[in-house]
Order: sequence, then structure tokens, then C-alpha cells
Amino acid sequence: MPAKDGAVVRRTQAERSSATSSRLLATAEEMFGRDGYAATSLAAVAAAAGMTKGAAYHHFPGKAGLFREVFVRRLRRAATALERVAAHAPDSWSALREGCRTFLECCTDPGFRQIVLLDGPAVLGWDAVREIEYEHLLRVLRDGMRVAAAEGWIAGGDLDVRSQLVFGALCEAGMMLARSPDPEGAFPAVAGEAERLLGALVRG
Amino acid sequence: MPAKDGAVVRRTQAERSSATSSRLLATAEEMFGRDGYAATSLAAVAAAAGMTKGAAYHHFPGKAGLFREVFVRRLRRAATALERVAAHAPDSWSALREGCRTFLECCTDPGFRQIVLLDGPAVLGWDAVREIEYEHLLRVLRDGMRVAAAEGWIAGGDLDVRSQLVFGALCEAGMMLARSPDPEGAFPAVAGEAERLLGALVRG
DNA sequence: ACAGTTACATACCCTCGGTATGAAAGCGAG
DNA sequence: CTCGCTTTCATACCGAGGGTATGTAACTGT
Repeated sequence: MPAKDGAVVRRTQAERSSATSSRLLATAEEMFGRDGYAATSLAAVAAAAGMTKGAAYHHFPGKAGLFREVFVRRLRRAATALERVAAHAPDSWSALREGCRTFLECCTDPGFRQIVLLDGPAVLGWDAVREIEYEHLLRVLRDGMRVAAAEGWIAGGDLDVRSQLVFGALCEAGMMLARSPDPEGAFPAVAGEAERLLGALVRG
Repeated sequence: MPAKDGAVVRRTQAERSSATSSRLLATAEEMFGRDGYAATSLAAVAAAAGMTKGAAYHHFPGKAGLFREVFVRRLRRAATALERVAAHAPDSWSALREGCRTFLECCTDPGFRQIVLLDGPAVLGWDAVREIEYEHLLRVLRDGMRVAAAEGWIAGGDLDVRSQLVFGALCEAGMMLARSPDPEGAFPAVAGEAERLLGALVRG
């Protein structure tokens, strides 16, 4: 039976389910990112999304499970932005540089820092965090390095290890320019030093 | 009045206070490092130290305050080990290298990783963490870089920023060789790639 | 010796994560 | 259409744990 234009809109189960899941995810992303994981209660998230804890526990395995979904979502968005930038780069070396710069721009967002860099490791554990990050960001970085190495831009070596070390330095750089009283003004200096690190590291 | 050898040993307030503080700190360091901050209740720490929550709240401002003391303590120990190694190095460049290697060895300890690298940022916030780390580790690293730069070992630039980026890479390296199924065996590879990063970064 | 301070223990409150139960809204079969 | 069945929530409740208020015993200066 199609929708009636009465007071109650009749919808299918799948529509209801995905709608509430999306609202919950969006609200959780906003609150976790603003107040931090510990200071955000699940009931408050559900209430802000217009429902109760019961709905949240029906769609997600728990508070940490909801946080994990939010974490993955943020990484996925960062990865797509990063890949789009890298795809438009003229060569593999610029793709690497531009990708790193894009990651730093992601760190400009307070929610990204709070969820991905601060709370993520403590809530999900280091192994789970790096597994997810590998799936979305680290793999891209490593593959970019491999291409650049194959084309002679950078020196060989254990690129799995090296890409991860560079990733750690980038996270640190992202947090640095976030703490700065003038993030916009500090961006060029930090990004420059990060690119200098990248350049010094990889040039053979 | 000096101590009586009766059933109850008579002690001064300062002795009692420092003794209970030390026991509490040592127990908290052990339990926070083993189980993580969230999974460790303050009452459990106090009980394991032979007292109740009341004593803990008398000596420390709360759970996070106790954790902060534990955090500082671990950093202090790492810093002294690091400075001792650097002091015995033949030149400023080796001091830098040996210092970084010593930091990686600190990351071998599971408690250090859990407290300093995983829970620290989420519990204390990034600003507080980096302030403490600057006081103990980052300042040492930056000063070592300055000396090495003055002696011509490494290139100039914003050493405040660069030392922090290197620190981030070192933390990542420390977590990497911790996740490895064979940390002892992986140590040379990761440490080698880290030193390679250091060398490539700073040689000018 | 005796107030006053310090160093705890005990009892209590409140928030919050998680679970169990119940009800209402789709959904499929006859 | 209708009548079980599943899905999708809401409500009520439990227990753990951080924090606080209060009482009490141990020290301390005068």
C-alpha cells in the first residue's frame, strides 16, 4: 500500500531503520566531536536525535560500537577527499605531497581531531584504530609511496613501516596547528616543515 | 617522641602521608598500565593499595588527577633514562640517535604505551599532554637538535616544529613494534627505519 | 593537656552504560 | 482482509563507578 497523506506518514521498515540510523550517526558525530567520548552520554545523543536509548541499542551494539561507526565515517570522508586530490595531481610525487597537505586540512576540523586522534585510540584500542586507518588512509599513503618509489622519486626500503612513521608525524603536525592560537596563520609553517620532512625523508 | 616498639608504630604525619601517596601511585601505575584507564576503578586501586576511596580523594583531586601524576611519573623516568644515555654519547649526533632509540625501548613496556600513548591524550587532553611531554621529553629532543644543528650535523629550520614531528613518528614507531607479534625481532627493523627517517630528515 | 589540624573510613547520591520487558508499526501467508 | 510474526522502538530497571558529605582516630603546636 503506497503512502497515505494522512497525519501519519506510512513508511517501510527499511526507510524507518536507515533514517533513524543516519540521524543517530550524524548527531553522535557532532556531539562526540564537540564534547569528547567520555563527556557524551548515549542517552543525550539519542535525545538530541529525537529518540531514546532503546533505539540506539537496537541499531548499534553499544556506545563504543556507535563511536566506531562514527570513527569509520570520518576516516572514509577524509580518504575520499584525499584520493580526489591525489587523482588530480600531475605526478606521483605531487600526489603524495598534496595528499599529505589534504590530511592536514582534515585535522583543521576539531571534530576530526577529537574523534580520530584523541578518543579513537583510547576507546577502540590501538590495533583496531590502525586497522581502520590502514583500510582508508595508510594503504593509500603506502601505495602512493610505492608508486613514487617505482618512478624513482623516493628511495626504497620498508615502505610499510615508513608510511606509518610519516603518518604519525602528520597526526602530530595536525594537532600542532590545531593548538596554535592562530591555526590559519600557522598552517603554512607547519605544513612546510611537514613537507620538508617528507622531502628529506624520501629523496634518495 | 620517637617510635615505640609496641603493636602500633607511631609515625609522623609526613611519613604517613608520603607512604600512602607512594603506595597509591605505584598501585595506580600498575593497574592503569595493565587494564587501561576506563577499565580501572578508583575503588579497586585504593583497595589494592590497602585503603579506601576516601584516602585517594584526600591526596589527589580525583581519578583524572591521580592518572595525571602517574603520567608525569612515567615521563620523568623515561626522561632520566634518555638523558643518561645522551650524556654518554661521544657527540651530539649520536646523542640524538641513542636518545631516540632509548625512547623506543621505553615503548617496549606495555604500561608506558597504555598510559602515555593511548589513554593520556584522551584523559588529559592534548594540550596538557604535550605540555608535560614538552617539559620532560620534547625539550630534551629539541635542545639536542639545536646542539646538533649548531655543530653542523643537521640542517637549520624550525626545530620546535621539527622535533615535535619527529616525536610523533617515534610514538608511532613505538606502537608499531608493540603490535608486532615478535616485538624483540621487529625492534631492529623499526628502529632502523626510524633512524633512517631521522638521518634523512636532518642531514642537510 | 588540650584545642586544632591532618588522614583517613563510611555512607550516601547521582550519572550512566547496559538489559529486560512491553507495545506499536510494518510484513507475509492464507 | 486478517491474523501470526518480525522489526522498531519506548519504558522501567539494575549495577557499577565517580564524586561528596560526614564522622573518627591519629598526630601536632602551644
